[in-house]
This record gives sequence, C-alpha cells and structure tokens, in this order.
Amino acid sequence: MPEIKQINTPTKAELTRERILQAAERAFARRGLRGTRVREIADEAGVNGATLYTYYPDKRRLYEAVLERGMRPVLDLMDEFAAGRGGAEAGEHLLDAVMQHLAQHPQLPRLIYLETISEGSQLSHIARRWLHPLLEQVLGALKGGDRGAHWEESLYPLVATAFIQLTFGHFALAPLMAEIFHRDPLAPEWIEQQTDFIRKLIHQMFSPDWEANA
Amino acid sequence: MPEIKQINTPTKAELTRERILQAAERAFARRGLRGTRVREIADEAGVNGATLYTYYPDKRRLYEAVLERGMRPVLDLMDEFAAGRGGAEAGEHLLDAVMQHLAQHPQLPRLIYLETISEGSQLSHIARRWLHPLLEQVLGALKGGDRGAHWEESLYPLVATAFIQLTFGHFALAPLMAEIFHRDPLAPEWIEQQTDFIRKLIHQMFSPDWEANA
Amino acid sequence: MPEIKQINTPTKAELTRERILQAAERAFARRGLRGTRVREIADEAGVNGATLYTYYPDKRRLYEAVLERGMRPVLDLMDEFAAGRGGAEAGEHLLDAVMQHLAQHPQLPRLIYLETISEGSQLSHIARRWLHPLLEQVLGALKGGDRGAHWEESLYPLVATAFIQLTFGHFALAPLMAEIFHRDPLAPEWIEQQTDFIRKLIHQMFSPDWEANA
Amino acid sequence: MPEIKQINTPTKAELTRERILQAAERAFARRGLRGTRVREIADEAGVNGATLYTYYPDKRRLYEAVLERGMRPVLDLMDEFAAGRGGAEAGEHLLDAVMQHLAQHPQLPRLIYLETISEGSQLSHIARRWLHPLLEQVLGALKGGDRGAHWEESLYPLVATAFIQLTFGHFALAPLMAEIFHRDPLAPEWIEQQTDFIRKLIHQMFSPDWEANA
DNA sequence: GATGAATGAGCCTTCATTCAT
DNA sequence: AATGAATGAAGGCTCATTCAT
Repeated sequence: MPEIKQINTPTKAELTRERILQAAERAFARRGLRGTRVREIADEAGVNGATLYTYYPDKRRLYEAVLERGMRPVLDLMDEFAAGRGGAEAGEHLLDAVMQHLAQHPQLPRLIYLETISEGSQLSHIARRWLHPLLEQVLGALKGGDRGAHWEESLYPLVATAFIQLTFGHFALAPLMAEIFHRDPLAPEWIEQQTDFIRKLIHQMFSPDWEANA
Repeated sequence: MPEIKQINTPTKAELTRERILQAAERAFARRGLRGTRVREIADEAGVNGATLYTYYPDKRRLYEAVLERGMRPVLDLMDEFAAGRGGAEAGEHLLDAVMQHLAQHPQLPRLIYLETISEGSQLSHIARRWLHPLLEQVLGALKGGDRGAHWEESLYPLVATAFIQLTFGHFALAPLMAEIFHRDPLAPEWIEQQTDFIRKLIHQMFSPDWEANA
Repeated sequence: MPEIKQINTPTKAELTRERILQAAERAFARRGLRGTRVREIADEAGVNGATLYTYYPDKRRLYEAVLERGMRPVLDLMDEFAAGRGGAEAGEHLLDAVMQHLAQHPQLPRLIYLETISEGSQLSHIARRWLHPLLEQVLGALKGGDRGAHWEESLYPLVATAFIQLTFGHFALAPLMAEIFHRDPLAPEWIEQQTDFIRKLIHQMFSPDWEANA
Repeated sequence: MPEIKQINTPTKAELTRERILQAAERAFARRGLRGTRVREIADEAGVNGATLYTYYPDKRRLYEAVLERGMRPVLDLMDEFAAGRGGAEAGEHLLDAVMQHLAQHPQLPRLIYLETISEGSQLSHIARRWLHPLLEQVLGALKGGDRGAHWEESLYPLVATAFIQLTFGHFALAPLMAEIFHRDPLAPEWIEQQTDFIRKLIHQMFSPDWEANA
C-alpha cells in the first residue's frame, strides 16, 4: 500500500507519552528545569510519578524532549517556507506564520526565555539549531526584493534581536502585560494588533528614511 | 564641617547584609525563587547557610528584599525626572537613563522576566508599583511636545510593551544573543547602538507617517 | 464457613504502618512530641526516615494517631463494661480490667503524663473524650450498691485523682520505682499487689469509717 | 564579725543567674531537657541566648543545676526534721511540710516525672540522693509510735509509691485535673483537701483493720 | 504499562554553641 | 557581664528516582 500514509490510532502508551509531554511543557514553561517538580508534571498529566520513568530516564531528558518537540514544528515551518518562492511578501507571511504558531504554543517562548535567563545547557543548542536559522530565514525574506537595497549589514543583530523580542517576548511577557493593561495578550485581537505593529516597524526599518532619521 | 557628606562607615553586619543581597540577586536572577538554593546564595556571599537567617526570616523574604532593593533606584530615577521639566527631549533622556541603569543592574530585568514567566506572587506588585509608573512617565514624556499630536490612544499598550521588551528584554535575553551573534550585548557599544535603535523606532511611531503606513 | 472470623492478611503497607505506630508510641512515650526525632522513630521501625511521610503528613499527625490508637481500646473496654450489669463488683472488675490493659500498654500512661506536663494541645481532648468518661464509669461503678450510701459528692475529684494516680501513675513512674526498690513495677506480682492495694484503699474510702476518721 | 550571717546584697550577676535558673526551671518542667530550647530559656529570663553560657557551660549542666537547686530545700527540710523529735505526729507534720513545699515549687514534681518518664541520666541520682531519703524519713515517721506495730514490711514499696503519687503526682497532673474538673489543683483549698485526704488514707493503711480487709 | 511503597540525597530552617566586641 | 553575629550540626520534610508487584 504505497503512498498511503498510515496514521495509526495512537496506542494507549502513545497517549500517555503525549499527556506527559504536554504537562511537562506547561510546567517547565513556568518554572524551568530546576524549579519544576516531577510530581507536578505527573499530577497534571494524571499519572503516577513513577510512570514518567517508563518514558524518560530522568527529568532532564524529559525536559530536552519537551524542547525538541516544541522546536520541531518551527523548523518544519521554515523548511516549508524555504521550499516556497522567496517573493516580496514572503517575509510578511513568515511573520504571520511565526506569530500564529506561537499563539498556539505559547509555552515555547517561555521555555526559551527561561533557558536563556538561567543560561541552561540547552541554550547554545537552541541558538544554533533553531533561532539562528529562523532569523536567517526571516531577515533574509524581509530584506529580499528591492527593499533591502539600502540595508546596512551592521543593523542585522539589532533587527534580529528586536524581532525576537517583539514576537517571542509578546508571549513570554504576557502575564505582566495582562497585569498592567488588564487585557489578555493572548487574545486574538491583541495578537493581530501586535503582528501589524511589528510589520509596520519592520517597514520603517527598511525604509530609505531609516538611516536619515538620527 | 559643611559640605562634607557624612558617610557612616558600614558596620560589619551591614556589609554582610549587602554581600548576601548581592549574592541573592545574582542567584535569583538566574534561577528564580524556587530554583535557587539558599546554600548557593550563602556560598556566593561567603557566609554560612545559617547566617542568612540572621538577616532574613526565610528565602521568600530575602527574595522580596532583593526585588525591593532592585526597584527602588528606578523609582528614584523617575521621581528625579518628574521633578525636572517635561521638555521635548525629556523622553529621550529618560530612555538613556533607563538603559544606563539597566546596564549597571543587569540582574533586574532577569528578575522581572522570571517573576513574570513563573507568574510569581510579586508580579502584580511589580506591575503596579513599578512598571506602570515607569511606563506612564516614559510614554508621557515621549508623546509630550508636538509629537504626540496624532497619537492614538489605542497604541499605548503596543508601544509600552515594545518599550519594555526592547529595553528590559535586551538585558534579559543577553545570553541568547551572545550565543547567536558571538558578541556581548552588555558591551557599551551594543548598548549604545540599541539605545539609538530604540530612539529611532520611537521617532517613527510618533511620526505622522505611522498611521498611513498600514 | 461459619464461625470463622475472616482476618484479612495485612498488606505490606499495613504492616509498615503498624511498625511505625509502635515505634512512634515507644518514642513519644519517652520523649514527648518535641523531644522525639523522626529519625529515631524511623530507625526503630526499621524504615527510612522519608517513609514515615508516606503514612503521615508530619510528626504531629503521627503523634495524634498514636494517641488515638492508644485510647481507642480503653474506650472499647468501657463500652463493653457499660453494656454489662452494673452489679456490686462491677467497679472492681473494671479496676482489674484497667490495670491489665495498662500492663499491656505501658506506654499509654506515659503519653498522657507527658501530654499533661507539657500542657500539649491534645490535653483537653484526652481529658474530655477519654479520662472523663473513664472516671465516670469507674466511680459510678464504685459507688454503686449500698456502698455509696454515705458517699459525699465533694470527694469525687479527690477520689478520681487518686484513682488516676494510683493506676496510670504506677506505670508512668515505673522507672523511678524500679530505681528505688530494685524491683520491676511491671512484673505481674507487683501489678497484682498494686491492684489489691488500690482495691483496699477504695474500700476504705467508701467505708462508713471514712468520714469519722479525721 | 562572727556569728553574723552576712547576707550580701546580690550582685547583678547573681540576679542574672537567678533569673536564668528560674526561667530554666519553668521551661525544663514543661518540656524536659531535650524538648527545651535554650532560646526559650533565654527569652523568658530576659537575656541574650549567649549569656547563658557565661553561667553554665551547656544546656545539660544548666539542667542539672536546676535539679540540684530544686532538690536541696527538700533535703534541708528533712535534715531539720531528722533533728527534731520523732514524736507521733512527726509524720503528719512532714506530710504537711512536703505538700507546702511542693505547692511553692510546683515545677519540682514535673521535673521528676519528666526525668522518670524519659529515663534520663539523672534519674538514679534523684532516686538515691533524694527520694529514697525522703521516703525513709516519711515512712519512718509514719510507722513511728504504736501505729507501726502491725506494719508489714512488704507493704513498704506500695505505701511509698502511693505517697509519691498522691503528693508529687497531685502537682504533676495539675493541668489534666484542671481540665477535667474545671478547678485549679494548685488552689490552696484543693491542696488542703488533698493533704487531708492523704492523711486519712495513711491512717487507714496503718490501722489494724488493714490486713483484715482483703 | 502503571503504580504504591520505599529510599538516599538534598533542601530549608533551627539549634546549641562560640567568639569578637 | 552581656551581646550580636556567626557557624557546624542536626532536624523535619521533600525530591528524584527505583523497584516489586
């Protein structure tokens, strides 16, 4: 039976593994590797604490699995993108795609921020295999077309950093912003606004006025 | 003896308390309240673990003292500012001041990010007594002068969020950016570049072109 | 299969819980709640210190469980008694029963004495749910029959107190008496002697001579 | 200046030592050696925790000093008594004296009970140097005169034990009896009643009827 | 595959004690 | 003589992990 992608009904074990991963993702995204207790993960996953060890040899490996699982779809997203035409609006499409993806996986930015702040052992892995490619793709797309003509190389880190902060940061800082503005940053309206806002800022950065404006 | 600012020699106890606070600040800024072990703080402060309890009744109160101590100078900064004239460049001066302060207290943004991500009990206190006033001050100054003429109120949360992310986030994400770009975000050049960059972005946001550019 | 009292084989966990309770009883009966270390209980129970917490949430609750367990049989004893006929010798049977029970649970009087002397939080519970009923029962039985004719109510506290001291106190003070007399108060002969002795004293108290004798 | 007993005004140090001893007595009488914290003693004595160590090398020695101090007056009492005539009522005078002394030093019985129940290292010392002589004296006096004629030697431990329990026990169990009867065993009326009660019981024990009554 | 029970290591905190002042 | 500061050694309790069932 060629060509037919066999989607097996997930076994009970696969379901359990999935529940564990989801629970772990939420927990690690709040407390980080050290601050999270395996008991908390187990409770939220609805399994016995010992069951985790049927699937992962220890807390750290479970953590790494959570990171891997969170990052893979982004990589896939980018592969898909790379395959497409570079076109002028490619960058903007990618921005939308990233924001949509993060909106559906709001734990991901938190995991990355925590790993960064705690200078965890996975940080360089995340940077190299993940964010660096993402930034290449995004900025490559953005400066594509005629827009990038007057683009100065030295701006790259600044723009890249700003991009990360305005996209990932939006989700990581959501609880603080909710507290200040009494609105939910994860609500679709705000996400849309934020996406537009980033788009505009990027337009400005690539506009010929930019350098002039000191 | 006029003109002589009487600085009392700090007692031994005051020095110890200070060493503890500094060690705790560094530790909490990496691991958060839960992830930090009092042993680590004590070791880094060069005192016995039990000595911490001479100064603070428990880990949580030490944590709160660290937050308080980190936030007070920023509040002072703002009082000083509020006292000054609002003038046109006031906002930009404040931006410089904030960036300089954070450059000297790079743990502060990390503390806030961790508290935010872990949805800690101090979060609303930080938001209300601290960031909200700071944002009021900064954005008030920015839209001061003729610039704010075409300012639309609904932009406030977006601009405020962006401000926090580009200033505080610069320091919180420093290890990640160092990893990606192999340069140190805490180096004066990058901080200066970043400050200029933010300044320009803000100019754009307040320019009459902003709304047009959709 | 009638007549066969089905005694479920205790599970391993039940056995462990029982070992812990017994060890805790001995330890608390010597040192009280505060003076006992959980390590000591664990060691004597032959389990790891952490295992205690599988069965009781903390030291205090274990202590309370020990008290509860020690008191229940006495309450049962009294229920059994209350069900029987009050008859003339009822009181003396009860005296025998109490002494026999204490002989087999010599920790119980010590627990009560320690709780009393340290004015522990369980004291009023012990007094109300436990000793008060016991005294009611015993003294009720004793003054039953014609004996109680010339019984004066104001004697009640004196007689009750004496009863407690001569029964419970015999076991609580055993180590001291052993030291002084080089004989073991827990030896059956002495217990029998002591029981007779109490019986005689009580006879005297209820004899018509009592009030005359000043 | 011979013969004149010089009562020096106590020095400040002597006063401090006294305050410490009193505080320690109260504390040890509730919690025993192990269960008492030196901090508690210091606080109640109104001195710094370190000050205790100016007077006693460690907690155990302070405890022993408390015991010594509590026991000496009783020994003095007995010496005084031994010097007096043995007369018929000597025993009853001694009973009164003991009860009065304990009423003024209610911690003493508690200390002894705690030391007994915990089988402390001072127990044999207390028994030998203290209670044994006291019992000799008391029972010697009691069986003095014609009363002791039909006294049977084997009763000695029973009577002695009863004596200890009804005198010392009255004070040691005071909190329990207060709880049950809602009256204070340390109130003079009750103490007087209790003394009379003991006196009567002893009369009975020495009466010719005793042996008959089986 | 899942779990209740068990445990060694470790965590936060307290304690008894010492020392410089 | 008295104390505030400091500390090593527990003390109670939790944690990550293992294992028998």
